[in-house]
Amino acid sequence: MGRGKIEIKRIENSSNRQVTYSKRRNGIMKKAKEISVLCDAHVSVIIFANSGKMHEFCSPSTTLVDMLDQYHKLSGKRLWDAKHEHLDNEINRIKKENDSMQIQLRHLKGEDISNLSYKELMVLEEALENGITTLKSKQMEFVRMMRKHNEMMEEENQNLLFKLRQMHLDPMDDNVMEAQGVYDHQVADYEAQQQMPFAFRVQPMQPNLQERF
Amino acid sequence: MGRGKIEIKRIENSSNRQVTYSKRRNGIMKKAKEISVLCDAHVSVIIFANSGKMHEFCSPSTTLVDMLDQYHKLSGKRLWDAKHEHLDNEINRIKKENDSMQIQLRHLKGEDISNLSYKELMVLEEALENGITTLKSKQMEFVRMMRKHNEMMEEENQNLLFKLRQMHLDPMDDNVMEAQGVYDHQVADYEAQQQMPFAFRVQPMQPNLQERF
DNA sequence: AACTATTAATAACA
DNA sequence: TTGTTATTAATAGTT
Repeated sequence: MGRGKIEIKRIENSSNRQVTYSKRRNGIMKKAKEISVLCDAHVSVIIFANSGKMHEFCSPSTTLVDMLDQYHKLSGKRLWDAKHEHLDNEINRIKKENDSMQIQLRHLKGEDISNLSYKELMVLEEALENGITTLKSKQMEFVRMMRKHNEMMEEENQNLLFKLRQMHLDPMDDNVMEAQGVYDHQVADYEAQQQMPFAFRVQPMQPNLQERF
Repeated sequence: MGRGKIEIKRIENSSNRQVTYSKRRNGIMKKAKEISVLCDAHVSVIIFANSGKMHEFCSPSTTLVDMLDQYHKLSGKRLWDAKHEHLDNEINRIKKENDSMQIQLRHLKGEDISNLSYKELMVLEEALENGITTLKSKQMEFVRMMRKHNEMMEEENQNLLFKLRQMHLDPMDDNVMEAQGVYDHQVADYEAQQQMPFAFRVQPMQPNLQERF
């Protein structure tokens, strides 16, 4: 396609070669752009002239990195160094792990169990029963803790009430004069606590208990 | 350059697009080959069709890896680092997903629930109850299937027994002489089957049924 | 997959 | 390099 036909072999004349290179390079880049638009293909073209100068085209819908990623997956050729290979393997391994956990989770939630064998269903049942059992006992523990907590509170209340009465009965005792100030606060606290929700009324016997209700 | 001029924009007709793709892809590959020979350039062309299929050309004087190395040096773009970072992020993302699933799984199995709040325990309980419920109904379905299967087997057995008796009663009937051989096998089979576990005794009425027990 | 009328690319030249 | 143009090559629409 020119003034004359040419053989496809190295152009010996250096300046001709350079001219042809630049023209044909433009041609290829144009073609690459066109096919990417016409057929929404992902295209990457990289050309090095023998001078060492580089030119590249990459279709706008993607990046060279993404394309090489795909290339790697599809061709199976090892483009990356060992490190990347390792990371790739790691990803694949974790993804598999992920999938299997996903499936397990689904099964435990009763999803996608239509195709399980009876044996598998039995295993699942055991796991679920196990979970329920442990859960129930944990819940029981909570109930016991609350009950104990309540008991201690009642005891404490009795105590406070007792001290209160004692102070009412013997207000002039010198040793209690200082306690009188304390008394006022205690009464105020006590009455305020009666208005509050359970968990905020007192310091818990067990640290962090209130967070867990 | 065809029967008519076309605009460079996505070809909407899918089969036209595909034909154009393959023709132009060949064109580009040919051009790539030509420029690499004519101008001894190093050329890499990678194309992904919309379908995901890949085609590539790499000039014979080099390799893709070498070209990417050069690319790396000349463009200053950090292909490898970018790739590396990308993989790292990917791994972190998946690992997080993994961990949270791991925790969920443990919880459903009744492990590591000591530090859960009561509210969380309740959510867990609901999930487990749900799973159990679905599971039980699935198991019931199996039981129904087995029962039906048994009924069919009993019917079949009655049938066979009937045929057996008929042959005993009328052993000299010419039409049954051939069946006599069959009879022996049937009796042997029948008796052998009595020794075997249920699932192996007979062909299932339902395809693949035996796999699911 | 071929065919072919057209358009597009480009070799030689300036 | 860039532009022009005679020619060849690619390809769009058709069979």
